[in-house]
Amino acid sequence: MSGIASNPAAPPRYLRHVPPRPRSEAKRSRIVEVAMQHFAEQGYHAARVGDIAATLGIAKGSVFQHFGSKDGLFFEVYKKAVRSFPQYLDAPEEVRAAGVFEVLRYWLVRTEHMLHEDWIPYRIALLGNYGTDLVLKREINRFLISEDPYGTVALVRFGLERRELRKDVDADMIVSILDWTMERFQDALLTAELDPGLFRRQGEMPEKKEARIQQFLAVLQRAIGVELTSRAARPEVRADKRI
Amino acid sequence: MSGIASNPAAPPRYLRHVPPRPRSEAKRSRIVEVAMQHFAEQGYHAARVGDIAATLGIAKGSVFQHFGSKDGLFFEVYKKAVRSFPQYLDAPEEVRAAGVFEVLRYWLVRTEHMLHEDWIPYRIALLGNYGTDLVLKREINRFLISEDPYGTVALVRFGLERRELRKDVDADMIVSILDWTMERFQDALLTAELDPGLFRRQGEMPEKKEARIQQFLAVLQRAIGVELTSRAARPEVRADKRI
DNA sequence: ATTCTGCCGTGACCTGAGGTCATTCTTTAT
DNA sequence: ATAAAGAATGACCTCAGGTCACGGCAGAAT
Repeated sequence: MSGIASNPAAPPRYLRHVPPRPRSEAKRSRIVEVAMQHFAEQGYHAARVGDIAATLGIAKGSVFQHFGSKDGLFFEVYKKAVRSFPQYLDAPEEVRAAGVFEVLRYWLVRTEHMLHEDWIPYRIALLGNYGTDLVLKREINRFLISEDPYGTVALVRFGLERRELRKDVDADMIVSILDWTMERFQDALLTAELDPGLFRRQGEMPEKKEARIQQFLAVLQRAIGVELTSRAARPEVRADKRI
Repeated sequence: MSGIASNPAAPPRYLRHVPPRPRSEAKRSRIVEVAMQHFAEQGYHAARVGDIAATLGIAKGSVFQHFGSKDGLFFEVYKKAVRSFPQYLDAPEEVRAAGVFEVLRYWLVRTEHMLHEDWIPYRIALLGNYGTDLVLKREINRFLISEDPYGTVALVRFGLERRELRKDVDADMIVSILDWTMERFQDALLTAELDPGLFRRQGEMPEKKEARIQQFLAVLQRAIGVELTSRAARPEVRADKRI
């Protein structure tokens, strides 16, 4: 097992730069903004730090002064992109009132529209999840766990309080399953790169998409939701359908 | 949507090299073997084509003659690694007889042991799934769809025939859900890079792991399995199904 | 046996990317 | 105003992937 971890010597640059001195925050965020554009358009590897600097009209060295390395720059870009996404519970009040699975549906349906409005952060998230490096991926995973940017933990707590989610499954497990499947399902919805054949085979038919979403949610609900017996639903569950 | 795909010009090298002339197949596979070792130990980016060639005692140029690019070499390595894995239905007869979910459990438990015996292909699969490039990832996804190396499709067919899996969910959807969750669950089991906190928080306690597997399978079964009434598994379906 | 022929390996070479750093410019504090 | 600290510069370096003209060598043809 010893050889499995990547080279333990030389910690990543973006970790050594923990307190990079309080440099001009404005410039930092300008760089991040332009870099996001470049990464999104070109992909991680094809994007050039030199180009980013040129676009900004600054020296390439400056970028490295600020972020230490290309990895470090991307990590900042990634964090910014992911933080710009809405959290699950940011859904409208009436959607929240309809319950956890309606919240999920709301975002699944919306995701595609939001993609068209502003696809850049989505592309960045995709790159972070699949297209960089395992070392960076570890950092990204840490970030996702510590910040819970999509608010999955909050959503699960919400669902547990409403008695919509099963209490006999560890909350950690529910969170993980939600994160895994929602991520993959959305990736499949959004990009051809990762579609396991769910949406590509059918010719972009929107109503089939709706059907897929419906089916997916039904599966999820059986998996982690409380039993809904087809005959006369339990009164105590039904009671809190509000709030 | 137009800008989202990566640069359409210049198709990847490993695609242009489709028929690279029938060069010595023996040498090709020797290269792939050594390259697999290097990629697994160093990671995709840190692995050097020059080192691989040096280890083999051949010129770096030869490697490029054979595979066109580092990407192309890795793709071959990835395919070999993934093909070396057992398929779901390769489980022992008595396990298959016990049904789909017992087959899944069997492999979940075994995976960890197999990892210790020979971790290299697992590491390669991990790199292919998360640690290279989106362009390559697309190719990898195509490969996974066309070859179904883990035999998920066969397993689902098996489960449908045995009436263990729901017929009211598209088979495609079941396959995808199985692939997604099994992959992520195994990744979390095997590596710290991708563990969403499911296994890391607890101090490597094997019986907790067992419990997690148990819970995970229960969730899966509710999600895609036929409703199980409180009585035990149906005896009428016996295991003479060979595929 | 000798020549011919075409595949294959070679390694010197190129390109261009990430990354460094001494120096210079700019801002801020006193 | 002056000094000290921070920020920007751009020439420079390293080194990795990738190219290619050439030479050798195996097998076929004579």
